[in-house]
This record gives sequence, structure tokens and C-alpha cells, in this order.
Amino acid sequence: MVPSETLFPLVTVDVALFTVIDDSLRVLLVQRALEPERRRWALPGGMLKPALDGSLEAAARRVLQRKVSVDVAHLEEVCTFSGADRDPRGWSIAVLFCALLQKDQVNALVRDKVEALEWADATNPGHRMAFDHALQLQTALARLRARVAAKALPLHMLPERFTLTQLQRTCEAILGHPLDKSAFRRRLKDSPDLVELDEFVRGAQRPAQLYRAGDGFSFSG
Amino acid sequence: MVPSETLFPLVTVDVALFTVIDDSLRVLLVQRALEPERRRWALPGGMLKPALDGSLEAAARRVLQRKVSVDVAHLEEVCTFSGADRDPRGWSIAVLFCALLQKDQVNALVRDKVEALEWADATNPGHRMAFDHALQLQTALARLRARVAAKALPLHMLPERFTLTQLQRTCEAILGHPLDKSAFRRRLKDSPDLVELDEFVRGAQRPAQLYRAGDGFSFSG
DNA sequence: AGAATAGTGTCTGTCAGACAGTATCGC
DNA sequence: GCGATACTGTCTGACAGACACTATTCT
Repeated sequence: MVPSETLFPLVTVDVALFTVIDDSLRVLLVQRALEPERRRWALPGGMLKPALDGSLEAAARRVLQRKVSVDVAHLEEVCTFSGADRDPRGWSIAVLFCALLQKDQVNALVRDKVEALEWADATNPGHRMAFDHALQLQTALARLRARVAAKALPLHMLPERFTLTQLQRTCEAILGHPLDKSAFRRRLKDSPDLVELDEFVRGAQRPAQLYRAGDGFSFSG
Repeated sequence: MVPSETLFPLVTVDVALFTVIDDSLRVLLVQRALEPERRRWALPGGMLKPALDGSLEAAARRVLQRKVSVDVAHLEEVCTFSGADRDPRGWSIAVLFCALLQKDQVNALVRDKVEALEWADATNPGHRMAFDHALQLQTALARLRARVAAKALPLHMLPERFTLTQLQRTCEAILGHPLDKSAFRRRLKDSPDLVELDEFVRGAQRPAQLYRAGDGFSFSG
């Protein structure tokens, strides 16, 4: 215990990194290699380093870069968690971020040498989690769902070109319940966030039109 | 400059404390008594003190208690502001809170011995503000407006017993535009957040029914 | 032809804005 | 009665859920 603890809190950033795999919403968990809470599963996170980071959001990007070598398309602050008891090392602040990963980057994650990675079911991760990360995950999930329920489109989770059915499946996976196809498409018909392309996906059935994100698109802006 | 600055950021809490005076939305500003930014107007705020504060929200309550001796009914985290340049003392984090003040407590504010207080127009405070507080105010105001636009009732700004017209005027002051009376009341007709009382306000016209907040009421919950 | 998926049309209920109307007070 | 404010009724258009329908491909 260093004396500065009573003057300065520990400041960490944690990231709930979401993606959709097989129509199920997943969140990235890492198994901690160091004490405290060694071997427990946790959201990827790390200490703020003022000498390296331009802001808390930059710190979150650095953590993701270091742990999984990934640049996420969307990163958004959710809220903070603070107090003397949430981390045994002392009075601490965790700033929670919510991030969306492009589907085609899921396999680009680099497995850190010491930590195990897992894409856990976001609604039921199946591990007892470190610190207050179970609460953090619940909070980030609620924020993500609220945004999608409020008609934000999770385009940052999809490949650059995608079909409306893919988009609908992604929204359904996030929300956890099915959506009506007709209503879903009607809502998107005149959205400036979607641009109709002149390309189609061919499969074992009727071809589906491809779309891309509109130019000024932002998930929450 | 102490060397710990490169390891630990300064952590402060700032509070945008809103109320409605004369049908206009106001925010509490204080004039700084100390450097840096001495004599500039700012949102009330202060350093986090881990030895005193149970959490960042508790720190915000302590700051309000110390600066204006007031216990606010609603206090909600908005987001953080961070970086090396926002405060000349070094790399810093400000955690912004949004608070609502009961109308009948407006005059209960204690003027701190060194700082001047002012209830400034929230949309146009009329001062050049310290640090990034102009941006903070704008952000807190946007959050408040978004909540009220999403049908949250700012009952924490009203006295314990109030009329529907008072409530509507308060919402209008927050949003900055008039609301339709019929639609407003229709929406509240079956709300569990409002309880009809058996009392009326008598004036120079038809008496108005009084209401109080429902038992489990929370501005954003 | 039939399976499978893409995409559309229509009915209906809910809800909000607009606005006119009625009710009840003081003077 | 008149002014003022409280409160209500009704019309209408926007929109979302439900669900049946058509369209186009592959096998």
C-alpha cells in the first residue's frame, strides 16, 4: 500500500466489446493472468497511463490495441464505477466503455501471450467475473440495447456491404427478441444511414440487395 | 509540478445544478476564488477526496454540500472529460454530474464566503467560462433535455405538491419550446408517477388540482 | 414443381399534435 | 356577464405490429 492511494485513486478503463456470432450477441472476456483476481474472467481493461493517453477514450483504444490488436469502429463511454471496495488495491475508478466490432474482424484478434480470450454469451457469460465486471457488463449491455431499441443501427458490427436481413438478425441478437420484417424494412426505407448498392448476394434462393452505411453515419450521434 | 502527475491524473467532479426560475431554465455558476482561472465563472466542482468520498457520486454530493449547503433530490452522472490540456495543473479527469434542485430550495443556497453565485440562463450563461465548462454545460443540458423529451418528468424540480400547469411550464422551460396542453395531460392521465391529491389551488380563476410524485418515482429509472 | 429466402401490401390499434370546446373560479 | 385559467373532446395523420401476400432464385 503506497501512501498516495489516499490522495489519488487508481484509474482504469474497461471495455465491453460486443459482436454477433451465429446470431448470438457475444462479449469479449479475458482471463486475468495476474493478481488480484488471477484466473478470473474479466472485461478487457487496464490502467490509465497519462504519459501515453490523450484521453480516457484513447486509453481504451490503447488497451484494445494491446490486448487484442484491434481498432474498433465504435467506442462510447458508458459510465464510471468507483469506490474503496471494488478493487483490493485501493480506492479506484473504472471508466466503462462500450465498443462494437466488425464481424470480419472477429478472427483478427491476437491472443495475448498470457491471457486466454473468449467470446462469451453477453446475456449469460457463464463465468463468475472479476471485480464488479458482472455489473459493468450488465450496464454496457443495457446501454447497447437501449440504443438499438431507440432505432440506432449497429452497422459497425457488420461488414462494409451487408443485406437488410443481416442487419435485422444483428438487431435481433442484440435485443434478444425477433423483429417484424415488414416494419423493420419500412423504417429503413428512407433512412440516410443506408445506401442501396447495385450489387446482390447470390445463394440458393432469391438474391438479396446489398447496402452500405451512409456517409455521415454514426451509431450514436 | 509534482512527479506523481505523470502517474496519477487529477480527478475532479463538476455539477450542473439546474432549476427553473420564472419559467426559465437556470444553472448554478460560481465565480472561482483561486487560481487557475481565478474570477472566471464555472460549474461548482471540486477535487475527489478518496479519504472522504465513498464514490464519485458521493464526492459530487459533498461538493454541493460544501459550496451551497444543499442536498439535491436527483444527481446523475453524465460523462467524463479528460486529457492533458483541459486543466493547466496537469493531466486531469472531470466527472460531470447533472442535478435537479427543488424550486423551494432555490433560496436556501448558502453563499460561500469567497465565491460569488449566480443562477445563469442555462442556454446562454453570458459569461466566458473556466476550463471546458462551457462544453460541460452544453453536454449536461443536452442530457437533461433528452430525458425530458423521452418523457421523464422533472418532478424533482417542483415543490412536493404541484399542479399540472406548473409541471408543463417546467418541461417547457427545460425543452425551450411550448407543449400542447391536451397531449401533455393525456400522457400523464394514467402515469403511476403522479398521484392526484384532494386539494386545490385557489387563485383568481378556476382552482387547479394538486398532485404529488408517485411513491416509486425516479427521474431516470 | 417445390423449397427457401427476399421483399411488399394491407389492416388495425395506438399515440401525438392541433384546436375547439366546456367548466369554474374572482370580480 | 366577463376575463382568466383549468380541463376535456374530437379530428387527423404518423407510425408500428401482425400477417398474408408476391417475387426470384436454386435444385
